[in-house]
Amino acid sequence: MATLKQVAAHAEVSVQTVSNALNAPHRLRPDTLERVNRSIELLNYRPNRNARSLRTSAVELIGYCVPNWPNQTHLVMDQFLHALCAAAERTGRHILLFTAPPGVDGMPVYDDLHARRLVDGFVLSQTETHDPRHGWLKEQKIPFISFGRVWKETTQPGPWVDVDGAAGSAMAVRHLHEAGRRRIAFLSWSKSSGLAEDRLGGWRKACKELGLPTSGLAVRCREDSITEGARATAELLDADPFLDGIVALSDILALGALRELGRRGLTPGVDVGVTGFDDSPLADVVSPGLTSLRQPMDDIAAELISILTDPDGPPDASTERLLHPELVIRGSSAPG
Amino acid sequence: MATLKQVAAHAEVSVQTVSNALNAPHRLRPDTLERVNRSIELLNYRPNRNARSLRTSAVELIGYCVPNWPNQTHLVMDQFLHALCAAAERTGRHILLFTAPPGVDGMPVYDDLHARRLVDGFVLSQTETHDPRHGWLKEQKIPFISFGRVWKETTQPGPWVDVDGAAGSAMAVRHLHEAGRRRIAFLSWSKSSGLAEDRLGGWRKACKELGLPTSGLAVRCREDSITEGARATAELLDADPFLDGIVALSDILALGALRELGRRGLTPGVDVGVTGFDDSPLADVVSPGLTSLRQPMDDIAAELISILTDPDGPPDASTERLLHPELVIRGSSAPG
DNA sequence: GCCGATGTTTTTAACGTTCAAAACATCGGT
DNA sequence: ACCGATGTTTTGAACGTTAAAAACATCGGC
Repeated sequence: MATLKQVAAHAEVSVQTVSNALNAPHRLRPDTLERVNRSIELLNYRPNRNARSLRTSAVELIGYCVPNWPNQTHLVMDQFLHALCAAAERTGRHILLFTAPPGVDGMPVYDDLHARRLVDGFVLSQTETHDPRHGWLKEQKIPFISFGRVWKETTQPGPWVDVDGAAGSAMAVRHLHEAGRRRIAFLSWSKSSGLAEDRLGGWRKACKELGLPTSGLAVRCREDSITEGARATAELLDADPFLDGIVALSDILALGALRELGRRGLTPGVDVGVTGFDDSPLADVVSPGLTSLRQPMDDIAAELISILTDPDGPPDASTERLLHPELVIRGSSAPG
Repeated sequence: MATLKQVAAHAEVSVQTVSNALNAPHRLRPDTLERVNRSIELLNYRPNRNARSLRTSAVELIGYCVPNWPNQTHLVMDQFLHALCAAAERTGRHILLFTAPPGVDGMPVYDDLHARRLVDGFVLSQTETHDPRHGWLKEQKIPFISFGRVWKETTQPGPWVDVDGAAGSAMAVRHLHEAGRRRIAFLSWSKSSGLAEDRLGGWRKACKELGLPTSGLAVRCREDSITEGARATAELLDADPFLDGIVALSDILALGALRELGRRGLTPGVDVGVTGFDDSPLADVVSPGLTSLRQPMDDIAAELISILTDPDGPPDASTERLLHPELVIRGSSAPG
């Protein structure tokens, strides 16, 4: 593989002139530039990333920790990763994957990756309540951006991009209301989940605005499973036979709702409208298709990378971006 | 962050002596080694990966293309990625993610990543029938290892690690047979899928060995969806009311089978035993749990990395490793 | 013709490791 | 005391880029 030196010899200029042709072509006389570019092309020159990184101290790699929590589904992770990679590539960067223990035990891994110049910074996701990574990275002055807020914190310990769960729930409520539903329930998680509280709040607010009842219509599921979604739906239907709408906090819970409706001979989209969250692969493969709130992965990724790679310097801790989900309407809420 | 030079000054030795302390400690007198190690620790020295890579021409990064095919589920990709990262890390390497168009159009991306010394080699997955990547990388003498064979090729164009789908299907058949099932069907895909043909062959072989019928008991699904799985199961049950076992080529199809059984008032694990493949998150969240064939992700990843990073040189094109899946038994085939 | 300003190209050094050769120190045999 | 062999440490250069300073070329005004 040709080096700058070989290209320079071929074009009969100095190494610096070839480097200028690549990085500051305006410095060169047109005829010199043309001659150098021809040599670059003829020799199929490709810049060596290591050499450049050594001199500039920028490796153009962004670290991302691949999650592996037991009993957790990551049904849309491939979409997120693809969007993240594509966004990083558009800025000439790439994503370096790594593993780390959760919580504070993982900090040495982040530290080592940055100290050894394997990455310039990090994209965080799967944020937990009281997630320690953000504060730690901020303290170490290691650049990062978070996909997701750190819930239950008085102040955010770093810049983040997130999807507006509350707005999403509200959107789902309005959609069901427009379809004629008047008693709309919400399938939630434990109170300790900030994300759940956020989405529950959106459901409540929208019902209030539309003059719909909320009392006794929100049920907490102990875990994110189809079984729990079905159980919660049974509980709701037993207590309220006139229930005609369900907004679920996740696609998994929504599938549980669909399961229970099926068991009771109720038709989704006709007797009861059902919506989920995440627009995972499940939403498309169930019958009828599940109406679900899609997270705008391409926009999320673009924002994350844009904030992290801002040429004006490391992202400000107060940077926040809330993006809107998109409601993908399928048969579970509106037969067609 | 301290450099070798600073550590050397602190320990009052040459830079090379510090490098030797790290990489060839046997060369040093014990007291010199101790003094140098103390300085390394005191100054919290961390080697700069770029400098080393520039000198050695090895970047210790392995490229992996994050798949993004429309209408394809990657339900276990997070497990695979985690296992791959962990295996790579155990050898001091990391995974660099990238995107590329499918087929031959993606080759320039692979070429560029290797030419620019961003990666040392690649792990390939999601192998298609007549996948062009393998032959191309082999021709370019770029190191790679494939998770999955290239189906329908007379000779394999490169080293691979794969899971024995045929053995998996056979395992599932035997399991159902042991549970008393005697008319066991197989839910497959299109004939053009080599993977499907392989698994179908395993089902057929095991049935033959056990003296079980196979005629009319294999059905092809047009796509990997719950709907198609349900449709195919309906077709099977209509034609054969005595059917008492179903081996599905994937968890998605198996879920379709469970759906259809539910519709007919048949109890999985009691009336009909059902198994799937991949042991995806779905297998655990449906009720009853789905018996499924789990791919040994940790073993797969360990083999992939071991072959790719063999110190004896680039992997031989004839290297092949077939690993056995594990049948995870849940309620869909054996109530408990 | 000279000189200051500007444009263009080259020269020098740096980044931080590793590799290989050289230098130095030590030891045992003569 | 000398010398060859071996152990230990140092020296010099290399990897391939980029950054900054220096050198060279050109031009217009005086």
